[in-house]
Amino acid sequence: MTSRGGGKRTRKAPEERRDEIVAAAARIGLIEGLERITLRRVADDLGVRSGLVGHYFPAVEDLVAEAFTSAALGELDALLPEESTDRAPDGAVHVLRGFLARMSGTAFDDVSRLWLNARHLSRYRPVLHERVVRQELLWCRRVERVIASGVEEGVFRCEDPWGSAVRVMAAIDGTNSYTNTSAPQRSAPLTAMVRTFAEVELGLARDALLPQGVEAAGSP
Amino acid sequence: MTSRGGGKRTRKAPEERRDEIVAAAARIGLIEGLERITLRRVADDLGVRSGLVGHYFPAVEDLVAEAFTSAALGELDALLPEESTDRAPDGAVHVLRGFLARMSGTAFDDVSRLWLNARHLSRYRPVLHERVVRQELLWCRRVERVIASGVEEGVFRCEDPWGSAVRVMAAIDGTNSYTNTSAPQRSAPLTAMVRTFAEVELGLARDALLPQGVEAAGSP
DNA sequence: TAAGCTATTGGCCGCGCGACCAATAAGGCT
DNA sequence: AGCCTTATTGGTCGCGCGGCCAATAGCTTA
Repeated sequence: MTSRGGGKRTRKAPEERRDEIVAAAARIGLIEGLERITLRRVADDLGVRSGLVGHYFPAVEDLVAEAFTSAALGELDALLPEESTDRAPDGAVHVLRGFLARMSGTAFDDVSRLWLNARHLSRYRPVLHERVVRQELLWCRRVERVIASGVEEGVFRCEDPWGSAVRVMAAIDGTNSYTNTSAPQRSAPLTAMVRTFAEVELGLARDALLPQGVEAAGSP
Repeated sequence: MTSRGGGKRTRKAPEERRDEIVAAAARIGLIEGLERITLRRVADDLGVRSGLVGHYFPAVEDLVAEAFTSAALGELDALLPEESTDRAPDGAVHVLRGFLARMSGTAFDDVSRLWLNARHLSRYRPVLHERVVRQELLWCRRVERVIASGVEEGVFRCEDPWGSAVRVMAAIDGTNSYTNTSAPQRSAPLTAMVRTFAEVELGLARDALLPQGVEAAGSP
């Protein structure tokens, strides 16, 4: 990336440099795994010396925690933007349908891997642990808002939006448990599981959450 | 454990020593995590020099993989013994009920952590990866047999025992995703999730899988 | 009892890691 | 213009790791 052959130094404002470091670390964590975030690795990506990264993050665990938060937040905004959760013009069904479709596709495998990674690493890293719990609740809360707005619209039948949000996320996390260890025997039974579960949980008609407008297609 | 102050050597038959090493590694992996399995750590537990462990496992990854397999197999036998899956005397409902109860309790948190650990580590370790997939399918197959025998008994209504087994395991893995990052807000909505899901999946009456004989208690 | 096989030791190597620190130079200030 | 703050360098330290190997000593066999 940033070619640094000679000795020319680039001096940046502390805040800008800090953001740069977090962004690089987040990218590494998301793509290669959180344990690949090391002072030297991040420094290499930025074309600086490792001591500089250590200067901004005296304890590497803090960098890892911050990187995870940044990555998770970014991905949440890509999967379920906050603007879409309140009084969505297309309706809550549309929003939820999109979320499930995006989450199930292989395009967001990196996200599933990140969560698996973070939840395991939380076992050893207290700082990360705290951030992971916070993000888990944030994701649930955003789903909860979609559900709640669907209830207001009258399209969802659900007594406890928070409980439903938690359970739908658990179903998602369950199927995503296998991103690193996929087996062909398991894919078929799981393809529709989350969607079906969500439909039951929210009192929707069968296939109501099928992507696009395919609902009426294959069931004559 | 094995006190080794002086220089006395204990020479054992290769196979016995090998088993000893795997058992020690499995214990470490289950309790402290798979990444804590190192030549030195295992050697210390056995009161032996690290070179010896390296002699039996020239590549550490093979030891980790074997340790995981041993631990996972042992836990499966504790949670759902193979003998209980075929023509169970107490019936499939009883067997499944027991499995779900054991799996949900905090007594088997180590097992949940182990799975989380193994699934994440599979990302980097090919040998482990292969073992993890194999174990996942083994666990599913054992659950499938319980379901199939329940169908034979006529107590389960289920078109695809394998598919149901896979989905029930996914629901279990979903709720177990949070063993390292538990949050009080999430516990209540999740307590009955797996059980309820399994009841729907197998066409059982509501609360049919409640532990013990509490089924008829709170619903007059 | 003596010999031979081999399980076991003890020690070494290079690696990447986090962490520390004095020296240096970039860029805003007067 | 020169100064002065501080972002950045470049290097060092100790650690635990996996891997390797010659020497040693325990058990079995002849």
